[in-house]
Amino acid sequence: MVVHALIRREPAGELHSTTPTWDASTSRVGFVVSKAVGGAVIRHRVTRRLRHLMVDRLAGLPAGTQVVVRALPASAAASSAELGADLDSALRKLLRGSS
RNA sequence: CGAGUCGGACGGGCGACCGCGUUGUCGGAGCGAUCCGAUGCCGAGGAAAGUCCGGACUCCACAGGGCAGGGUGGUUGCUAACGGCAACCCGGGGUGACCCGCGGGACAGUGCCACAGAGAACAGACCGCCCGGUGCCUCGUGCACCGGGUAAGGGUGAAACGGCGGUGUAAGAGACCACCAGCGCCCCGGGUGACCGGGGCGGCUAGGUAAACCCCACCCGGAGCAAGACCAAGAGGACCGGCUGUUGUCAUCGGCUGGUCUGCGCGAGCGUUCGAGGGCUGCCCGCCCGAGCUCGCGGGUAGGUCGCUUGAGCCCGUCGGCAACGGCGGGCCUAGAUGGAUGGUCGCCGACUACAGGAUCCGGCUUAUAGCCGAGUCGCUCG
RNA sequence: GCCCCCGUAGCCCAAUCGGCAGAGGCAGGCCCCUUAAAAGGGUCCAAGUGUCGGUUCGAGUCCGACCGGGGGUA
Repeated sequence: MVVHALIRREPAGELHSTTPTWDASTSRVGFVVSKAVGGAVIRHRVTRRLRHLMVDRLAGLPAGTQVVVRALPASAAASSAELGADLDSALRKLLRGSS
């Protein structure tokens, strides 16, 4: 999988000229699971697993972080434990690079 | 035991914990919309799929005349409707259970039938066969040429104008005869009907293609829930009609009321009685409206509520019907999301988990599908 | 979700009314031209028409069902 994160470092007003329409202190996560992963049943299963896995990891992120998780075709065959391990390593790498 | 056919109102079950969506109740916060917490009910399919048909629903349209366009195609029924379903008929396949069929019309008309072949659609003499004439010679009733007869045979083709036997003949031919196949008409019997069974007569033979145009019968307005309605952004503006006040009347202006249309800026083109464009959801005539219409570029908004799930609904019983289905009685409430809810862990049974996820809702069709269950059929073997 | 459109050589694309099964261009191989290359000329190769079934004597074309791709729509 590929994980992008926009980690808030400055006050929201200086991030961009666009003022966010959501509460800047809450984190947001989006998932991208394309048709290349599989049919509707497989894509939904991958998204559900990722969603529940991310809920447990939100506490470890800085407030206001925006995350996009893109699932690659191999994630269709992966178990929840494998997806969780991938997520952990990707997030660890991102947090280390930002600090 | 093996092979094959059809059907299934089969498509993992039970339990525990954490988490998610709708919603009821209770408690709390807030003027309120609403939010937070606790707890309870419910929470994807037989195909939810493909989007191939048919409806419900919503908006638009709905003086008249004419012409198109699309669909269906045995019969009788069922149904809200259908291209669906049931039963039956006909044709074809299979030893059989059973399966398959776009299954009306080719004397209403038109078109097409390549190549091959002598000839391909009121058929046709290439080789043959037969008769006559002429010529030649090795005189055989031989050969060549000319004229005619002939559709039995050869060969070509997807298809060559019925099959077989006989009479007949110079050779032949439905020319004639018997039987058979096929066509048309009539009569009798059965069936609601498609059609079936039997008998008689006739002329003696008619090619295929309508998933080619077409003819016949029946059906069909257009778009689609991203339909559409309301609120907000944004607030009005334009037009039409009715009533009414001032006035003698009209015009003008004001008030009330009903309806229709419309988001902004810039540029270009066409047009304003020599009429653009629009409406009568295909086109023409005809009628009506008529001063704007079309295109390109740029930026803006893409929030909320409803539609949204009680429905031609499901289950049980009973009655009618061969059946599809329908009537009556009783019972039940069974997802409603809007970036879009089902995941994780564990125990037992079963066994290694098929195809696969709602998006307005139903009735079908088609396609995908591990495994399981049931009912017929055929063959072999044993008792 | 709903509504449309399209599939022919490696690529782009023709094929009239259904008729010998398929034109052309680019690319590729070989030859000629040139000292050599490019350009040019000649020649060859490459499809069985997305798949399956049906109608027909005969299907790229007509009909049906699937498969794949593209577009539009608040």
